[in-house]
Amino acid sequence: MQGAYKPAKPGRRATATGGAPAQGRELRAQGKRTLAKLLSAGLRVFAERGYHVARVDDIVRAARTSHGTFYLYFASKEDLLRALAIECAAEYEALAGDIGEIDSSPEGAAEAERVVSRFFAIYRQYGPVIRAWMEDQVTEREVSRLGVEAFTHIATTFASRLRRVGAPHDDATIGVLMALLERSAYYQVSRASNAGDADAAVTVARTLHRGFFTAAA
Amino acid sequence: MQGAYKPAKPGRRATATGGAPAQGRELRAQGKRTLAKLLSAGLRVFAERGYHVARVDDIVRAARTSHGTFYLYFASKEDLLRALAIECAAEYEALAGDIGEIDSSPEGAAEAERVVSRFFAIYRQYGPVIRAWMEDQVTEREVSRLGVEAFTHIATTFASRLRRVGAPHDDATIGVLMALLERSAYYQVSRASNAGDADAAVTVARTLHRGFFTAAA
Amino acid sequence: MQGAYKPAKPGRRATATGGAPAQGRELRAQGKRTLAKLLSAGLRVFAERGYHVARVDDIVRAARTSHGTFYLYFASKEDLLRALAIECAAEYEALAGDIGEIDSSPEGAAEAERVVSRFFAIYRQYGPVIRAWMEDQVTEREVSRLGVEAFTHIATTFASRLRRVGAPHDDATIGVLMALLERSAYYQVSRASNAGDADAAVTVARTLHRGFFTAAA
Amino acid sequence: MQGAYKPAKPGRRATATGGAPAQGRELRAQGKRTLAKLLSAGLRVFAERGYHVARVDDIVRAARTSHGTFYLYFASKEDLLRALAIECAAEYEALAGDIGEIDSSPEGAAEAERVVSRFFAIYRQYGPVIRAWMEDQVTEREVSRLGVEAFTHIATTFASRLRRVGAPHDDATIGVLMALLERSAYYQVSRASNAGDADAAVTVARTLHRGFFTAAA
DNA sequence: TATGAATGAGTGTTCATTCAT
DNA sequence: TATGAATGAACACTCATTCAT
Repeated sequence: MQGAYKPAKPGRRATATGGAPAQGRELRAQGKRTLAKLLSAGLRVFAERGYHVARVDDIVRAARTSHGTFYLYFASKEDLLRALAIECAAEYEALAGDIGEIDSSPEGAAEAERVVSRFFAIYRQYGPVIRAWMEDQVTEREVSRLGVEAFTHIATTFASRLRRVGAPHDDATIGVLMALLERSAYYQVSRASNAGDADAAVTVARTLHRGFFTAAA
Repeated sequence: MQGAYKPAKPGRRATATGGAPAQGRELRAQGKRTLAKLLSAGLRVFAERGYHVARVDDIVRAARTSHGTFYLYFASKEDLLRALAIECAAEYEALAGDIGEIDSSPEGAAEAERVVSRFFAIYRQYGPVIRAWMEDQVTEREVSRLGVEAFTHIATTFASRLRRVGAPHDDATIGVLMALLERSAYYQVSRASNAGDADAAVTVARTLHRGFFTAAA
Repeated sequence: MQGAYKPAKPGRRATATGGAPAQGRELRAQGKRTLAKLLSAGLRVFAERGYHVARVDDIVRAARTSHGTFYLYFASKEDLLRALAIECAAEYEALAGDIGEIDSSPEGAAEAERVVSRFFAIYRQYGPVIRAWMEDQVTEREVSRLGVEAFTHIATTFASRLRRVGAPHDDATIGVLMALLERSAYYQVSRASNAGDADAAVTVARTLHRGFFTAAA
Repeated sequence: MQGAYKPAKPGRRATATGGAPAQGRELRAQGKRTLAKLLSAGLRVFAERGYHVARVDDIVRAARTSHGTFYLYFASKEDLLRALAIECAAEYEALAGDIGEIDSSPEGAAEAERVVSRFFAIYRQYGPVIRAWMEDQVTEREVSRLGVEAFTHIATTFASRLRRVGAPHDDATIGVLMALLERSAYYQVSRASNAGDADAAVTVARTLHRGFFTAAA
C-alpha cells in the first residue's frame, strides 16, 4: 500500500493494528541513538535526492539500520519529514530569539553577518524540508504553521532592529529583506558547493546591512 | 507559445526500446489539437498536485484521452515537463524582450506594474514547472539552463533600465530585485487565491519602483 | 501500506490517486474474460488456502496474469472477496427462488435431494467466502447482509413448503433445518473429498425429508 | 484447565534456531502467573479480532508484558493457539464426561439446559480457537484431532442418553443434533451480545429436548 | 525472568510504460 | 491516430521472531 498510507497523528498509532512511532514513548539510551541516526540520515538523504525521490530504503541504509526499525520510530516517511520540520522550525526560532543589536556600525555589520551565516547554515541543512513544507507536502497544517511562525519571528525581529536604527521598517521593506534572505539561501544551497557558504553569507550580509540599515544615512 | 516546443532528440528516449513521441512527425489538425490538450492538461494537473504527485492517469483524464495517446506525444512524464519548461522559458524570454522603458515617472511605474503583473501571471501558470526545474528534477541540463537564461535575460534588462535612470545596478542590487520578484510571485501563487493577483502585483510593483528606480532621487 | 488499506466503496476510486476497479466501467470482451479469470482464480485460491493466507500473488499466478492487472479489476484483496460474496449470495438467492414443491411423496424427496445437492455445490465453491463473511472479514455491512438475506430466503421457502405439507414450521424447527443444512455442507466441504458430494447430499436430503417432511405422517 | 497444557515436543519449534518456550522447565510462581496472563490474553485477543488478524503485539499488550517474554513461553503464535486448543478440547471432554441423565421428564429438560448452556459458554470463550482448528490452521494434526475427539465424545454421550429413552439415535439423528448445537452456539457467539447467552441456551435446549428426547412420545 | 530494541523477509498496492486492436 | 488492457518493477509498510541487556 504505498500511496494509500495516511500520516499518523502524533501520539496515536499509525494504523488500527500496527506501528508505534517511538516519539511518544520513553526512549532509553540506545533508542535515542537510533532515533538520532534516523533523523540525521533522513536529513542527509532528503538533501541529496529530494523528499519525493528519497526512498525509505535509502534512509535506513544511510542510518545503517533496517526498515523495521524505521517504522519503530516513525509512522511513515512523512512522519519523518514532520519531525525534521519541527526541528528546523526550532532552529529558526532559536535564531530569531538570538538576533543581537544591528546598527549601522561595524559591530552591527558583524552581527548581520553572523545572523545571515547562521540562516544559511540552517537552510543548507534543512533546505529540502523547508521546500517540502512550503509545497504543502506536510499534510499536517499545524506543522507547516510552525515554519511560517519561525520566519515571521525572524522578520519581526529585523523590523525592531530597523526601527531602533531609524530605518524604514514597513511591511513591504521587511518583505523585501526576507525575500533577499530566503532566495539567497536558496540559491546558495541549490546551486553552489558547500565551500562558498561563508563568502556568500558575507556578500549577502553586506548587501543587507548597507541596503537596509545604513541607507538612511 | 506552444509551437515553440521541439521534439526530443533521439537517444533521449525514456527507455531504449519504447516511446515514439509524435512530435517528430508532421502533425495534422487532429494531432495538434491532441498535443495542445495534453500540454494544457499537464499544466493544470502539475499546478494542482505538483509534478511528483501528479499521475499520468490524472493528466490523460484531464485531457480526456488515453494512456496510449499520451505516449504517442510524449516519451515520458518528464518529457511533458520538458516541453512545458521550454514553453515557460519562452514566455519569460518574451517578457524579457518586451520590457519597455522604466524611469521614475508615473509612466515608468505603470510599465513596472505591467511587467510584474505579467511575471506573476506566467509564474501562476508555470509555477510547478519552474520549481521542478529549479530542483533539478529535469534531468536534461540543457532545459534547466533555458530557465536560468530567461531569468538572467530579465535581470540584465532590469539592470539596463536602472542604468539609464542612474540608479545602482550592480550585481547585488539586481540580485535583490530578482529575489523580490521571484519570492513575491512564489508567495502569491502558493499562498493566496487567484483573486489577489492583480493587487499583489500592484503592491510589489510599487515597492520595486520606489525602492530601486526612485531611491536615488 | 498494506494493512492500512481500506476497501473501496463500489463505484468509487480506491484511493484519492489510484486504482480504478473495473467493475464500474464498461468492459469489452477481453476485459470480461480477464475479470472472469480473476474471479474464478480467487475462488480457487481462497478455497485452497483460506482468505487470510491467500496471497494476491497466488491469485494472479492462478489467473495467469499480473499484479497490475489484478488492481485494474479490484481495489484490493478484500474487494475481490466482496465481489465473490455478491456472486455467492446471488447463487443462493437463485436457489431459494427455484425450490419446487416438497411433499412427503417420492417426488418431494427427489426435489429435496436436488436442493440439498445444489446447496452443497454452492457451498463447495464459495465455502471460504461464506466463512469470511460470517467472520466479519467483509468490512462492508451491506455485503454481509446479502448473505444473511439469501439464507433467510431459503429458510422462509422451506417454511412455506413445510406449511403446505402440514408439518411443523415454527422458527425453532426452521432453525434446526438450516443448521443441519449448513453444518452438513460445512463438514462435507471441509472434511471430505469432492467425490463424496453426491452421496453426502443424498444422505442429508433423506434425513431432512424424513425428519421434517414426513415426521407428521 | 490451564494446567492441562503440556509443552510442545522438541523439534516442533517454529524455526530451527530460535524459541525456547519455558514450558518444558519447571515454572516458579511468577512464571506460572505470566503463562496464565498470556493464555488468557491470547483467548481474549483471538476472540476480539480472530486468530489471523490478532497480532502478537496485541496479545503482549493485553497481557501487559513484552514480546521477549511471549517467546519465553511460546515458540510461536501458533504454539499459543495450540495451547488454547488443548485447553478447549479438555473443557469439552470434561463436559462430555459430565453429562447426566436426560430423559423426557422436566429433570431431563433441566439437564439438557445445563449442558447446552455450558456448551455455549465454552464456545463463547474458545470460539476462534475452535474455528481455527476446524479450518486446518493448526498445523499439528494431533491437536485438531483432540477437538474432533472431544466433539465425538459429546455426540456418543448424547447417543447413549437417547438410547436409554428409546428415542432414535442413529448417526444421522446425532449428526443433526450436533449440527443444531454447534450452529446455535456459533450464531449466538458471532451475532448476538453476551447478554442473551442464557436465553438462547434455554431456547435451544428446549428445542433439543422436545425434538429429540420427547418426539417419540 | 523480563524487556525494549532490532530485524528483514514478505505483503498489498501503485504507476510509468508498452502492447494489441 | 486512438484506446483499453496489460505489465512488473518498485515501493511503503507490517509483524513474527530474535537479540542484547
